[in-house]
Amino acid sequence: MKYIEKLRNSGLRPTKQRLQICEVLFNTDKTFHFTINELEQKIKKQTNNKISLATVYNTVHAFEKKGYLKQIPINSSETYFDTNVTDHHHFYDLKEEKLIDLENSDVGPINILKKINGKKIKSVEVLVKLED
Amino acid sequence: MKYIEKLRNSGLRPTKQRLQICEVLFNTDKTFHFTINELEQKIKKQTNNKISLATVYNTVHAFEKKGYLKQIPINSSETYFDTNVTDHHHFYDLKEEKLIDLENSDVGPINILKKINGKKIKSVEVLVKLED
DNA sequence: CACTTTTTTAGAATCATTATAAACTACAAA
DNA sequence: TTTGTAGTTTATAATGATTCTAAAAAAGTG
Repeated sequence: MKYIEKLRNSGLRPTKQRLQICEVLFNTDKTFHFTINELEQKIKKQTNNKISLATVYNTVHAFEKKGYLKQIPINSSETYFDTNVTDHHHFYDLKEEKLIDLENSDVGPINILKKINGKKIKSVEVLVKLED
Repeated sequence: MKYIEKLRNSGLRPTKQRLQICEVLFNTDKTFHFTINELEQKIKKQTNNKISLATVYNTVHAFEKKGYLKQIPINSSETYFDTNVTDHHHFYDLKEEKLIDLENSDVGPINILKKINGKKIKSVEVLVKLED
């Protein structure tokens, strides 16, 4: 299994559940956005195997901490995650309540002129809201 | 009262509660960020008068719909609102969990090159996460 | 195998937010 | 003014995402 090493190297034991979640999240060329509940459904469908909701939460948070997933900053009742962890941005279609990737190359360079004393910039994320 | 007209013009009846909330939100030169619970505290302190939590929620949502308040897109357990409704952006200090305004003029012009069929851009919001 | 540590799990607890439905209020028309 | 009604406020209940708990299971180590 190709994810065993990845997990071990992060100090996470390669359990059956984590490996299955890795398959669902990372064994695809396309990256995608998801909520915890969408992920749970996807796991059920793809693996014919129910993983406890608490484990899905635990695993997603563990993966986020290790940098394998990112939270998308957006106001929604559920938290959205992204398997695309490269620097990039998002459109949010307000009507469809859907996220669309917006590559860095599709946004002109962003230059933050203001500096905050003693703080470093960790990330710059752009959210473009869309209406009809 | 200076807020009576403002409310009437928006089709909102100028009730005692709404006028008091207007005072707390808008009767100051400085704009600010708040959560519903912070606002409830502020109301209690400034007016010696308890307004029902449900009313605070209702009013904030009504004001947001009318464009007098904006939600700040950020992942947090509570929703943050902003009395600054001009186009601008935010720093988010991850350690202090604090928002700082970032004026449009402190960010170079942002040019969104990708277009989405049949959709218009409603807003472009930048969130700059800060670490030590 | 024996032992320790980590992980999983179902279910309970928490907490922000929304819904409910009864009492109240603004406002306009008579 | 009085009356009618649509809009508001309120306490409280309901909802729903997320986190906590503590016991059982699995992984890693010697």
